[in-house]
Amino acid sequence: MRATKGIPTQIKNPVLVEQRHLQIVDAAVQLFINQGFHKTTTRQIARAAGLSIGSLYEYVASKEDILYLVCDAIHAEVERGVSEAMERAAGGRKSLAEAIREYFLVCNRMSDHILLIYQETQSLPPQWRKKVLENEVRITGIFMEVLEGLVSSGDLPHLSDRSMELMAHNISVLGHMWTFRRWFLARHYSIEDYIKFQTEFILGIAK
Amino acid sequence: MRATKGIPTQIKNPVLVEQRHLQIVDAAVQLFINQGFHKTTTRQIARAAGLSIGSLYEYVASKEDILYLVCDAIHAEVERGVSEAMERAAGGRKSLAEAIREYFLVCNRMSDHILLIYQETQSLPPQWRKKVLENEVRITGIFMEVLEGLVSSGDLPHLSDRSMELMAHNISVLGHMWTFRRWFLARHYSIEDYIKFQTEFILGIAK
DNA sequence: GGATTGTGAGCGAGCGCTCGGTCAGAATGA
DNA sequence: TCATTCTGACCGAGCGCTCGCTCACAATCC
Repeated sequence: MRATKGIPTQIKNPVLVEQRHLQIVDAAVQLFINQGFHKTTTRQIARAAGLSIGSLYEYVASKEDILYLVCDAIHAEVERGVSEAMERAAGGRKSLAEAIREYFLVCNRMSDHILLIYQETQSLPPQWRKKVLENEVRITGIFMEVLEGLVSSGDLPHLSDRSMELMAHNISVLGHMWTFRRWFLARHYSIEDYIKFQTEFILGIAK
Repeated sequence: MRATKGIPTQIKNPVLVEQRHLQIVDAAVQLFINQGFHKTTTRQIARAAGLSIGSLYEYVASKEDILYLVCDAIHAEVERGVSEAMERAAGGRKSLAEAIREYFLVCNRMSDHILLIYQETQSLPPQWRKKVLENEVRITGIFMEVLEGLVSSGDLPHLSDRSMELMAHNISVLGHMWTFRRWFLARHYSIEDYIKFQTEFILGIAK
């Protein structure tokens, strides 16, 4: 019984496992977004991934495993997007606004995926829910680093560690807000409007 | 086929319907919070409500109906809590901080319930999801009114309608954030800490 | 005694998951 | 090189079971 990313598997060839996991995740993400986790059947996932139901269970021990793979892949993509954006926006006076902008654009692009995590994390078995929440903390941590950098370079007035931490969480969540209030916000604001207003709001305390 | 709150019913006596609906909601809320909507069975709900499974379906046409009753009851209680708090905090210079404080305390008290709405609204049939989202807008509207009052009385600098609207949403969501990031935040902040920091944050732009 | 409300055994669609089996191709042997 | 053996990815019918919902009947009320 092998295991990649902690998922137990019957298959011996690890590169095959990785490839199949990719197929499974790609198929499952779309189904979960459209129908939700509970209303999606393992047979649907298998079919969409181009596998038989039997083969599916060679690569995965339970339906929850698939949800974990999906959540993990989403977080990995968000983190990649955010990290890249932070590098691009690094340094300088206006860089917090720039960082917020890039992050919010990631949220806009991955709206459905982020929403999925909000809705289905609870369906994960405890040990994997824990891992998913750790991912969330790590992504928030990126904003912490940006804020620390700006404070220590004098581009931002001094803030206590705790209010900086909370500010990092606020930025995270205000990005998510665009995803889970999209049904309202998108009727009144473009993403550019939203970025503009929220940047003013966030920079209020830091001006 | 009668209907209370849009829920079709077999029972003719409307006060009985109301009473039974109350029993059902009280039972279901706890079960949904502890196990989630999908993992809770109608039989569990019936038993916890002190009804037979047959009777349950005299008062409700589907399991989704129960979820709707639950969501609606939660929103009603939140709205009641918020409205009362707003009255208590009405008028005066410091009243926005006071309003935020009271609202965040409501969120703290109803943490599990608010989280439930975030997680399970998607499981509602479209026409009821719509109603639940309208409730959310209405509650946010209360903050709009508070902000408008403060601006027009000169207690707050002038803000455009749109940034005032977004600010109302931000206050709503930052309250919710305490519920859905509680697993992290509560390890680092008391609710009073949280209120203090977030009030500073929100008032930043308005100072 | 008719109308209303309550009951719970029963139904059957549908679910996650298993497991005996197939077969292409790699490994082995002479 | 060809025959034999072994490997392991792949398959899908079907098992065991759950769960939302129904309905024929009983109890209760006025």
